[in-house]
Amino acid sequence: NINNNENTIAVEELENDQLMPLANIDRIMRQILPYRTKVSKEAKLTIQKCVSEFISFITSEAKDNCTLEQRRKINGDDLIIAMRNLGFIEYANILSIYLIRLRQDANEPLPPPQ
Amino acid sequence: MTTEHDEDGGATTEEPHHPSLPISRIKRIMKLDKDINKVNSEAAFLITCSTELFLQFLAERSAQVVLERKKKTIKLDHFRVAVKQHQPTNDFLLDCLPNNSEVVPKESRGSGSKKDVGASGSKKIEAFFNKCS
Amino acid sequence: HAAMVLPIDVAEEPVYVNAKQYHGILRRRQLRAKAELENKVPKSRKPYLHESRHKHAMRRARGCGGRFLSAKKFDGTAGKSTEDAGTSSGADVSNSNC
DNA sequence: ATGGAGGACGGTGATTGGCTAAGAA
DNA sequence: TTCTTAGCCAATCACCGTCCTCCAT
Repeated sequence: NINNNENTIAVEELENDQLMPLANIDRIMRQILPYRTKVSKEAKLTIQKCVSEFISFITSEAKDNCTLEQRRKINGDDLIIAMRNLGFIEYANILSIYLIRLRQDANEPLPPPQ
Repeated sequence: MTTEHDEDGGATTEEPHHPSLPISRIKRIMKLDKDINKVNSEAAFLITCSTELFLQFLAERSAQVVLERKKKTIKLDHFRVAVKQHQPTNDFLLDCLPNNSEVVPKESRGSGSKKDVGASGSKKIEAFFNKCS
Repeated sequence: HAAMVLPIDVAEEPVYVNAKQYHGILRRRQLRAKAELENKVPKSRKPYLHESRHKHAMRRARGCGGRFLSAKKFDGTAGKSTEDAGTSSGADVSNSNC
């Protein structure tokens, strides 16, 4: 084999950074799942990888629209457009709401007390 | 049809809440792609939100499947079935969800299953690629 | 709305995918293939992520059901010999005392 | 000018395994 | 029925968020 141990260890350390924490995934899913519905370990690990693939897939598509408009910085609109283009219309609609609210709040930094 | 994905009947998702997933790690995953240069804070936030929505969706559909099967534990196969039922999700996860177990000791051969219908708009790919992870 | 066929997917049969995602899927495959060449793809999962956390978990106090126990509740280093009967976390697994 | 990358820092929740009920088989 | 396994618990510490400076846009 060409690879030595050092490279292998480096890869294993990287693996942590390429995945979302299992506990977070678990919590989010359990808020949706019916009471006393369990999730197998194998399913959890697979879902964890699918989440990373989702992020990479969407981001890659968002970059397209970004390049199309001659920009180097990915913004919220790029993501929403990417969602639409990939067939995730529901996500796009919800994100649009979020983005609007986000920009509203940006103009109104201090609502708070007194 | 393809995109059904309900949110529940009422109004939930409206106000940007504090994400349950770490934004910094999502940003790091985004930047694994060397073509990605800069990412807006808006974009980071929105991707985090959509990832949560994605997870909720997977949970919801997996719950349906496991209910139909009259089981209480979501196994990998249930998850696979759940994904299969939503085309956009199923397509981009093709390489992450190999049809079944990787090694089949059985020498089953060619005459097999054809069940996936050509949907009303699909593209064909031919090559030989590695799967996820 | 056109049907697109991916290159032979994981087995042998061509697979049809949403035309909208066609290019994205191929690009991701390229990216993953490149990552594999650069040996950036993790192949096996460690039993645990961090040695320090593993050690921490191993040295922690456990109840008789194997659950982690509140550290000070079960402090064995005290001079008082008789342990308080009312460690009143009512939920023990099935047996009240171990 | 704006606002994101990079770095340093402090606070904190994700990580973690033994036992056994729950449930897959 | 038998056998596999996912949830349960909470303390440490790796990492996340927040601040800052610097520089590309």
